[in-house]
Amino acid sequence: MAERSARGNDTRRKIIAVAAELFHRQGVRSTSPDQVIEASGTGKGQFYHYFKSKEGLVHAVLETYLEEIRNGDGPFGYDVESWKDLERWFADQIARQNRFRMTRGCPFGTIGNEVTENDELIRQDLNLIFEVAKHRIATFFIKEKAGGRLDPRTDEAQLADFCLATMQGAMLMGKVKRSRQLVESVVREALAHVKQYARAQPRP
Amino acid sequence: MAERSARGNDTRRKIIAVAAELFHRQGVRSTSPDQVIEASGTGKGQFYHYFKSKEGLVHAVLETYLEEIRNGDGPFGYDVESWKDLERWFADQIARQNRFRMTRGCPFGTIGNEVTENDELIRQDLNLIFEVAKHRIATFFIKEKAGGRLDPRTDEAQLADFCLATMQGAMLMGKVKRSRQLVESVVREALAHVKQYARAQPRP
Amino acid sequence: MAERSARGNDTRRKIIAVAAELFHRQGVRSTSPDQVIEASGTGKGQFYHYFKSKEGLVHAVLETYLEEIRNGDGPFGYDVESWKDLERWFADQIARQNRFRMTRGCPFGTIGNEVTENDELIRQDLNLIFEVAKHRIATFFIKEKAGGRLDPRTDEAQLADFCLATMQGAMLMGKVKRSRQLVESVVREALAHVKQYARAQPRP
Amino acid sequence: MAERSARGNDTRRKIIAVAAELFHRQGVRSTSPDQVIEASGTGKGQFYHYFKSKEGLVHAVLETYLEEIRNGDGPFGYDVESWKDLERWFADQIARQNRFRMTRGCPFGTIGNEVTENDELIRQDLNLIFEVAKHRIATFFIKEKAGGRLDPRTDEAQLADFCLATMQGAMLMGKVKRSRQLVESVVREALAHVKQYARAQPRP
DNA sequence: TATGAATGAGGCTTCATTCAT
DNA sequence: AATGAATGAAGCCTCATTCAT
Repeated sequence: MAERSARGNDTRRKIIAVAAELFHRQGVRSTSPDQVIEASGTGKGQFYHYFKSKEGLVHAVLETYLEEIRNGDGPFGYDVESWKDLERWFADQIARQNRFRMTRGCPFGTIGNEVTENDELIRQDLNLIFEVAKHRIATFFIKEKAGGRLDPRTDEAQLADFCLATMQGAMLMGKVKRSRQLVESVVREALAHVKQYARAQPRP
Repeated sequence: MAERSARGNDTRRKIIAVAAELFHRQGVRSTSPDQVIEASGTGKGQFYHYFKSKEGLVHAVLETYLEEIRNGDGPFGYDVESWKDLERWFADQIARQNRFRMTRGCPFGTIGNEVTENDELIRQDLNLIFEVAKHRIATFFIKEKAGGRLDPRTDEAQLADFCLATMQGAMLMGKVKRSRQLVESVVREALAHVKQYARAQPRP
Repeated sequence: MAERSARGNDTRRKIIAVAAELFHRQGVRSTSPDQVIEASGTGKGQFYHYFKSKEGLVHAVLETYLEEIRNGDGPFGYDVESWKDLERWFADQIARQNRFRMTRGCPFGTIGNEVTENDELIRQDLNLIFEVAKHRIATFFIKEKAGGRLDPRTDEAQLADFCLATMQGAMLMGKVKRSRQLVESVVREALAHVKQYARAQPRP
Repeated sequence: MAERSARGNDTRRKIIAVAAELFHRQGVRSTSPDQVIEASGTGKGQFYHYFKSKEGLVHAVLETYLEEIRNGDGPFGYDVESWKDLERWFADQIARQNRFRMTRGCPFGTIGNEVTENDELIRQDLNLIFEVAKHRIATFFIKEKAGGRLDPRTDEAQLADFCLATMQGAMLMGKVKRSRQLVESVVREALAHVKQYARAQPRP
């Protein structure tokens, strides 16, 4: 892809950042291009210059999230290399939700929830994000199993999905109930379950 | 209060049923009153005669769901009186999602995920639904504990919330991934975890 | 006209009273049948039973005002038989406007202002009201002239219209400026002018 | 601030002109954005691009009137520098009303009469218009008094308000009665009264 | 008389996008 | 790359009225 000018890239990034925030706060459907334009201090032309449509913007936002997860430089998906890291992964999501006074869910879940049969592109973007996130966590489980510290019968990918799904459900319910407690207790149960597999390893 | 006329009640019920379906399919935000009116074969005036606003309709839809859960007469929340019932509860949700070819999530979760800080009323409706659902499941756990068939240290309400949250997360991810498998495996893990508490009971 | 039943008449009167108040507060255009029905605690059927349309209601309201002026039993148009009475007539209008904290104008002016070329019936109702009001005041001037206490060249009807028009203008501007002072000073000038005709009478 | 593009400004001006005409003819309440859009040959989007709401349009219309009065370039408020000018000021209003076959009142009065407690912004716009108009007339009286041609006890501002209020009342009643005669006779009385102050000046 | 269900046109506003400069 | 004017469909809701019971 051709390099964009520095200034142009800034505008583009600003729009994406603002859009991500609005999508997280109020969902995609409730966020209009006008709102994004207003909040980003840009203009109509800019918006449609950088993103060919609103859907294109959603795509760009998700692409940006994906990069962050891949690079581990955003607030998501740093490396999970120990049980402590896994616990911290859960704890960080809760902390973030709590910072918004439990009024929001997971940014991906919020967008995913709005997906319908006409949003195949967006759905696949999210699919990819969840795949990469799963991979990050599964990789840890694979290492643990290889090191004999995890029940050899464990399906690592499935266990990673269990972590993600539980987190999604916990955050969704935490938002609806405005309850940090609920999220914490659900996550505690989930972690306890995952650790069963560690505990369950056969003694030598 | 006097009964509404038969005709009126029918119209109202029709609108609610149609709206519930549309909300489930495409979310609240993407569903316009006009769409509901069109699909229900009624008129604009009728809509606003029965519901003072779109929010009022959402409220009525959730109220109807709540009644169904309370009475156990809808497709949700029949009694859970045995482990088999609990398994069936999970299985039924998956079956329903599967009937829609994994294109939809949980009706409550779909609405809940769209809630923002301006939807306090709706949030509370959903809160109540989740409370009642939790109570149904927790009641089973309480009986089991009373009968000595569940670890006495179990917090029954928390365990019920864990079931609900896991189900929510599984369905949300199942929809995004269009994957029945994922939902099934997450639910399998969740059930396994819950059953730990049953297995963990002390021998006499 | 056939007598209406007592109960029916009450309902009708209630609707008229409520409508008069709403028309005065916010104008005819901004007042919907629904609002009148709601505020009067009646029903749709009642409304269209007593008044064949919204215009019919406006007509009835004006008819009622007219009766009050004719009978001198309402807050308008009691007899003017002395200069004191005339002053009190002006003062009473100001007092009424002041009771509404200068937020409203004259009830007739407010309705008259909204009249367009399609409201010929209403226009004529108002015309009649102003005619009767003029007649009341002019009658006093006629008596004064007959008694030699008023310049014989005075056109009594014109002077009465001058009183009405000045009052209308004063109240309109008083409302726009939320200023009692303005109304009072305009009325003072108007009265001073009218009294010129009294002062101007030739000495015997 | 940079100039608006010629095209844009034209559209905006067109909308304002059309709206002013409609407001004058049938009032603000009876004029819908759709009507203004239709009559101005623009589009819905344009309307809300230039005016954030219908109220915003009313504000813009009044703002435009105010400029005209201030600059003396519209059909209102040219300079009053002699008694002839004052008479012409009165006569011009009557002529304008007469051109509409006595079916309309004063453009400002028409809007002012529709003001309710929820239209504080508009009320203040009108207030300002009346203040500026008053100032124009009062300035003449002040000069006259300074030149010894007006009773030194005269309150010039009050007398100016008397002119405005009488004009307002006359036009409102003129519209309701479809009577040019009435307006003329009321204005004649008003002028006669004002001239009293001139006549009343002490002889040297 | 009385009630309130039904109707459909229309009112105000936002939406997502394209176009001209 | 940037600005903002233009477009028209659609969204949410109120209006005035009629109809059925």
